[in-house]
Amino acid sequence: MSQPKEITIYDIARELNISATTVSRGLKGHPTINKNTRKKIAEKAKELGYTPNTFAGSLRSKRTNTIGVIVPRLNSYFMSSALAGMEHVANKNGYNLIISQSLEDSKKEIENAHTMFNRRVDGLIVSLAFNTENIAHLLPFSTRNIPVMFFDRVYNSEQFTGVVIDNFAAGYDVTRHLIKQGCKRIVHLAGNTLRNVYHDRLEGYSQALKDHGVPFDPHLVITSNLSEEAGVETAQQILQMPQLPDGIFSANDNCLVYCMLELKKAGIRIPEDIAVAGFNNDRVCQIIEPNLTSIDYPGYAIGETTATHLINHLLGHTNIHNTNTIVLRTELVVRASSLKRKE
Amino acid sequence: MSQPKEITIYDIARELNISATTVSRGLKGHPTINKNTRKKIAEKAKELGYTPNTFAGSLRSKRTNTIGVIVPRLNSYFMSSALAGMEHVANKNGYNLIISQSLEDSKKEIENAHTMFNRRVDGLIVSLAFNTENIAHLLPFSTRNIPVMFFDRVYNSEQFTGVVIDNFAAGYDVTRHLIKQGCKRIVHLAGNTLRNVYHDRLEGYSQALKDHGVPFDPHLVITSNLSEEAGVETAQQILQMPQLPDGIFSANDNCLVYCMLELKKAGIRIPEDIAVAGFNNDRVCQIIEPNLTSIDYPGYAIGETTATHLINHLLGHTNIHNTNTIVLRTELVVRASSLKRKE
DNA sequence: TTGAAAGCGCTAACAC
DNA sequence: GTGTTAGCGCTTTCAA
Repeated sequence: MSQPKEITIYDIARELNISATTVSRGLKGHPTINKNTRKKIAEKAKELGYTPNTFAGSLRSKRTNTIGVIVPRLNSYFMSSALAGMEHVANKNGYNLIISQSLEDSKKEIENAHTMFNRRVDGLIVSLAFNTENIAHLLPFSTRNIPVMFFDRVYNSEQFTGVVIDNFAAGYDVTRHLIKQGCKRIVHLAGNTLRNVYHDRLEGYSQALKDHGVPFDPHLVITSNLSEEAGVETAQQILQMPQLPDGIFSANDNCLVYCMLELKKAGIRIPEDIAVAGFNNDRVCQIIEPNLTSIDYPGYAIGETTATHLINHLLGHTNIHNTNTIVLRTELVVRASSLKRKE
Repeated sequence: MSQPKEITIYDIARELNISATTVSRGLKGHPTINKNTRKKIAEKAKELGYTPNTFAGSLRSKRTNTIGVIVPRLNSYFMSSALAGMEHVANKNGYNLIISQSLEDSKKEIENAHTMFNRRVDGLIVSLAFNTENIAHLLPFSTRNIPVMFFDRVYNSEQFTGVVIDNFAAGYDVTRHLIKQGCKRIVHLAGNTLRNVYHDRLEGYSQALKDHGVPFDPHLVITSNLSEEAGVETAQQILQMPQLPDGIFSANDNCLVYCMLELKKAGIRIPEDIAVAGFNNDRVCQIIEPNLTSIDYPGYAIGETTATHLINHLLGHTNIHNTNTIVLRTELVVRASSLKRKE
């Protein structure tokens, strides 16, 4: 069980009769070190099986090459794509990701933020939990000049940069599309409006109704956590409405898909009876029948963009504090689920 | 831009006129420290805004409370579920996860393993890339007594523990089920048989055929990377067979779903013309029509189990080296896609 | 182009 | 219960 002693730069230094400083520099490819010396160091390091100890370096240099990521959950299509994008960029630049999930719980998010702080991450990427009301837990990072970036679920704040899509415009587009298909009573499946994404989608929905002379009926806005179960329940709720709606715009695909299945079971025809459209362009959109109209929400790209900006800031290439928000392009992908009229 | 100086235990010690050691112990809740002193330390720490520096401690104590995870990709339903399970267990026990993806490339997997080693993770969890042929890159971990665990895509080795399902049995069950439905020509969509999971599923398929007097026809085994594109291509390949098969057993759902869509487009009726069954019990199984028969493969549970065992070992509660393999239960979930006969 | 010295913040070992 | 001492492995001055 006893650990074989760790090989350090001192071991290399001793064997080569040079100083540890030189070894350190040699291994780092410092330009002032003689080529020959550098080669000898590299060889000896290999011979002795030397492996650098990241910690020791971090302790001294105060850089950890680590980026903390806090997300609500990591097992959704959108989120795992975003993380994949971040990991790709990070890895390419010599950074590692410490990933933790808040499980949609603000308390856990706060704890996780502390952990990240204690681990002295070089930067932090956050997508907020459903119920996070303020960002006091992120202020210590600002104080220490550790950059924090939001993505997707951002907090409206001057001091942090966020990567988002234009949720208002997207919500508007979907709703307008449904109206153009002849829908007059459009249900909106909304999420917690504390979060920008759901708030803005709802606003876009309302505005589109208004602009097209369709009255806004608060009974048609069904708020939930947008889970699969919520999808089923929502369907039951819809089926019990005195007058059935003729359209549904859901703030995510996942919930809508389960809602659709339930509606179909009840004999509702989609899109003839109810035209539906979702949000995210999840993979299921192309699998469910009828194929689902949705807003393409590029998770991987959002992850890449967020990580790229953060790392560029860390490397001093750009300054993130000049940027308040980065808005990525989205697209309404029209499929059969919403096509009442041939276009 | 200048960093405010870091508050250390020395600052607390000085203000309280006690030693740094006492502060360290106090903060850790060491039992030998006077309750009163402990309280004073906690208060002062809070007052000064002290935050422990994980590194410094790690450097000394040689424990990092970090677990490295290397997976092929992190954006699949199975994988993100597994990671979610691991993160949950880890977080609960005060560990953090450093996650990286090999992108199915052995070279990158090796690099990632080095990084994890340099970061001095306390333990490592790996699911192998498609083309990894040996595990030389993991041996340094053994040498240093850093536990390594595999999950899903394991390596057959005496020295490492793996968490898997019985892929042979599962493959056997699916195939038998198709045979019982009257299938005589069953295509198998196989993955790279270098990986245990695909190898064993194929073996199970073969054995089931043999046991039930159905001849094994190598032309019916189509090997690919099981991607979505491969699904489409496979469908085309099937459609061009001189004699159509009457069953398909795919080594994953994802590929099969795209294959199904393509077959349906060509007018093939499922299950009447071809009965199909997949593997993983992805969420799409309940969404595609007809609903897909599959093997329930509990990603979250596998993640939890793997992390739990690793952490129990790290905490000295159990010794992982006594366990070679942990096999989780799976279940054949029969749905409409394979039901030629009413059962 | 190289080296000596100091110290990052913490904890283990031992002493009292 | 508490303190002293030393040192984890590295990098950063500063000096040569």
